[in-house]
Amino acid sequence: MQNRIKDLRQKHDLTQDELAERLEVSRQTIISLEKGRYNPSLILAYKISKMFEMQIEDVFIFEEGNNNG
Amino acid sequence: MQNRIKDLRQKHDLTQDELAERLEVSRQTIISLEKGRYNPSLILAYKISKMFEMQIEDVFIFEEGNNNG
DNA sequence: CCTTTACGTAAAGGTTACTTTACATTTCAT
DNA sequence: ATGAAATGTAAAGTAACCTTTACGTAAAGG
Repeated sequence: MQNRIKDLRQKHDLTQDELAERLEVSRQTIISLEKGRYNPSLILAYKISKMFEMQIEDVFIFEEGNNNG
Repeated sequence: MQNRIKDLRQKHDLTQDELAERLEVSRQTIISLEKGRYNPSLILAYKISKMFEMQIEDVFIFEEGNNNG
């Protein structure tokens, strides 16, 4: 499972630390997420997507090629 | 966090057992989910939504009143 | 009554998300 | 070179997801 967190974070001019604070998670969580090290909880995925004003399926990519048909 | 799993499952004429098998999780997981006992992983939330051909935000309701627009 | 099917609870255990702390590297500025 | 800001890794601990097993209830049918 891939995600666009790093890309979106940079486009919004946020550091990992800032994003972590806004999401109320640790910086490690952001790092691990950006590195694709795990499958977040739905609530965290939702908070991230909401922060970037996007749908969950547009931030997290589950399958190659298509996810939002 | 609320969700429409029970409603959707019944509309698709599935038992908890059948849904659990299709999702490759235990029946307990379905029961707990339907009862709102926890916050699933993103991947499970995705699989559930996909099974009902819906967006995650249309199956899981995060805030009262509005979630999609 | 007895069995089967579907739904529900409870509790113990494994796995993994997430935290916390510590330390290393790179980049930017002085 | 020195210092601060940003990113990264590693490791140990806590919290939560999810499984497994066991048991209880209610409805449908023989």
